[in-house]
Amino acid sequence: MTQSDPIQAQLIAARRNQILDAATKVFAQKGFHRATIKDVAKEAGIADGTIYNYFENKTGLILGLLERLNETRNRAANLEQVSQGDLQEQMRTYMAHRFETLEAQGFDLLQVLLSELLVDADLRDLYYQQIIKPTYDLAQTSFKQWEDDQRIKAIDPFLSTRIISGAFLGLILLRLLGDTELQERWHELPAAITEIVLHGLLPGENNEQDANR
Amino acid sequence: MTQSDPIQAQLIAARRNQILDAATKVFAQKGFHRATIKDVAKEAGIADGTIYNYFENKTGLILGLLERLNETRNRAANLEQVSQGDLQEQMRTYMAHRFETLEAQGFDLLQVLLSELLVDADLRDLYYQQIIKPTYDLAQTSFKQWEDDQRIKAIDPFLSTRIISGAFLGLILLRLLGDTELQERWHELPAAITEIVLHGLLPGENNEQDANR
Amino acid sequence: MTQSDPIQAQLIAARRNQILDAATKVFAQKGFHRATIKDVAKEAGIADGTIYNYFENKTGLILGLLERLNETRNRAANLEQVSQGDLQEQMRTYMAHRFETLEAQGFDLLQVLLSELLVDADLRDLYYQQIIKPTYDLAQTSFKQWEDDQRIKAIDPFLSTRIISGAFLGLILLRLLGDTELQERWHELPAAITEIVLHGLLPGENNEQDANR
Amino acid sequence: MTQSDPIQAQLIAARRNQILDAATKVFAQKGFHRATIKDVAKEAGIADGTIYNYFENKTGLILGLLERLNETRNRAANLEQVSQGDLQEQMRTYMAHRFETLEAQGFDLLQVLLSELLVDADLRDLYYQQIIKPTYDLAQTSFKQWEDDQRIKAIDPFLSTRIISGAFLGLILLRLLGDTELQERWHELPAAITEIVLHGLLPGENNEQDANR
DNA sequence: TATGAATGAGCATTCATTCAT
DNA sequence: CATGAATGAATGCTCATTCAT
Repeated sequence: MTQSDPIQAQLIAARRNQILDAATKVFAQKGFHRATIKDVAKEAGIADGTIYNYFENKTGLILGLLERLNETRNRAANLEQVSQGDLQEQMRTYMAHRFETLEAQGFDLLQVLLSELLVDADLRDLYYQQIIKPTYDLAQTSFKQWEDDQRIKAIDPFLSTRIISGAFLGLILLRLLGDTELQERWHELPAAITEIVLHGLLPGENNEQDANR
Repeated sequence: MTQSDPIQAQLIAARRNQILDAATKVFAQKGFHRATIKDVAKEAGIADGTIYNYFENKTGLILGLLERLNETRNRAANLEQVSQGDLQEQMRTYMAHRFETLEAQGFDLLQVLLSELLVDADLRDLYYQQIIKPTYDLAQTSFKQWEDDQRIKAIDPFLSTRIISGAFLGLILLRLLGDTELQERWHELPAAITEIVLHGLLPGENNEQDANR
Repeated sequence: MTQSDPIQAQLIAARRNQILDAATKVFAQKGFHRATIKDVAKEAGIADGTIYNYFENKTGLILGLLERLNETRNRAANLEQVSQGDLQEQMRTYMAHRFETLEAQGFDLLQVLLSELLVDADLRDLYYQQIIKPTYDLAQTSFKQWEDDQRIKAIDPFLSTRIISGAFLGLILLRLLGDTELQERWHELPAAITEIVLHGLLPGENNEQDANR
Repeated sequence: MTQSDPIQAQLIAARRNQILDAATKVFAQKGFHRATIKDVAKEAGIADGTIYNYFENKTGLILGLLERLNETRNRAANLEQVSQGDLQEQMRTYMAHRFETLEAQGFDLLQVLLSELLVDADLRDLYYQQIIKPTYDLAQTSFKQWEDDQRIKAIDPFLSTRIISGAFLGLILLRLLGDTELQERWHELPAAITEIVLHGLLPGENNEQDANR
């Protein structure tokens, strides 16, 4: 009936974001289950019922958060440029970038989503298909390429991908679980991970100096 | 009222375990929040009210589960013998053992606990102090020792510990999040992790063949 | 504010009818309580709020439907001509006509209205005064006339009226309650009712053949 | 766990009846939809939640009421004895008895149930199958018997049954709809119905005087 | 101690109604 | 007048917890 689809769409998107922002904040403080719709509405400065004009139900808020995460990630992925320099430099940059992206998302959000993902199988599948799988596939492709170029050893790319992204994910989890010391040295991680992953812990020739050469 | 301490204590412990077993099963199936006390009681074959004779409240069940996990871990740690062989062999054995211990606990339980930990700050602190921190400290001590013995390079033991246990934790999380392929190749992980962590991905002398020798 | 009475009035009446048509359809499908204003508005192709320009509130829609029913009935009553023929013929024709009128109204609508009437005392009184009472009075007058003319026996006209219109109403109710067989033989009812009411079930001289003579 | 099934069953039945009594009262006053569970609980002198220990949900209360109606009816049917005397006497007694049974149930209850039946198709089917249909079948059998015995004319038993029970039902509906005069003369109905149904309205030999003799 | 019926606070969700545009 | 987003009161239902037996 009313004209101006695009303006309408913008208003709707704005309202959705307003609600999701509030949800992020409230869920992070209280956890998804303990937080009430009233809490979220109050935080957003709107009425309870309004939320239901923009989201199917409470779970819809989680879906909305996942969507936003997905969009942000995709946008980030598009911007991601092949970094210059040698492999170690590339990897370090890549890791640093990934960590930054996450930092921008807010660890609170991750905490909430992760907690729900662990509990809700449907959500888990959705997240796995939409976010984890694509990330893997990309990483795995890079690994194969490096392997083909003989820049890295011929180790199983599947397992390597899992192990490295696992380390990544695990460090985040450790931080979420309250490792404050880790938090303080967060910025040192990209270099440290890269160092270990590329050269290993054993003493010998594959040391950093060599690699940088 | 309570005479006969030892027998009483055993009965109480037995009942607590009976309830916790039921809780483990039910929480694993439905998740902590969706599971009701009635569910747990039914599974344990007792009345709802009886649970409250052994646990403060529903959260008490989680605490009880964490406690048991802690005990199991401690017992496992005590049994853990310094494995024979070279460093790689030792590490591989250690990893395999840790994975086995986890496997025995049941991933379902882990899923539930993790989900609650992420949401409940008090629980998180408790878990961090009781389980994560001690594990770190132990691992970090080993690292320092190896470093002193010059069996590994002098990389920051703090970060190394975090990265490796992070990888460990992260891989579990990936599996919990639904990576079925990873699940199928689960037994290959100890060797793969050890290989990467010790020798790195770069081609060179520290290669697997040497290490296996 | 409101100039141009006649045109305005027509527009208003048209819109009211448009809304009531939609309400009839929606209420018939979902029942009054399950149907929402949004449903009615959507069916009418207008906005929710618009309905409130033409009706006080949701109950106002029921009142509006009753009003229309009333008007239709009055119009029908005015058109109702004293049918020719003997008493049985007259009665049969009258009954058939009444059934037809109802049929035209739609049984669904009746179902909805009846359900609300049973629940809402105010509505009930209104309906009783506006529709049921007048119908009675009319019928009762006819009965008295027939009685005076000695065309029927001198039985209490009050009770006779109630019993016969009760039979009428009851048959409708039976149909509304799901008697599909009755529905299939619906057209046979006027004759059957008339036969029983005039001649009775006992075997004897007052049989149909005689009466038709 | 606890012994004494029969006592348990009695307690449960008592509590159910207590709740249904309260529901009858409250629903009759406010109507099913306007009445809240809280209302019913308050009337029954129990907590809201307790209702849900005995009934699935709010609709379950209606089902419970129907069940009780059904049981009462069955019990009444079993007690129903073939009355002595001529056909008119029998019919009059039967009608009077049916009216009494209804009166005992309380018209309020009927009002509530009828209203819901009209709106809820599932409930309607249930009621039709459980109560209306059996009643019909019984009545229709009697009709056929009388017909075979040539005590009544050979009119279609199907339609006759519907018309007479329709009259019955319709009179109740008229009363429910607020016909207070009818209410006052309620006790005269059995005789009046019987008179009309057996002898008809036409003057002639099958007249009341004969029948009453 | 064990029981499980009773409790009632708590919450997601609906939807009639309003009102700024 | 028409719109439809916003409102928020209202309510069915859940379930952790209590306590009389």
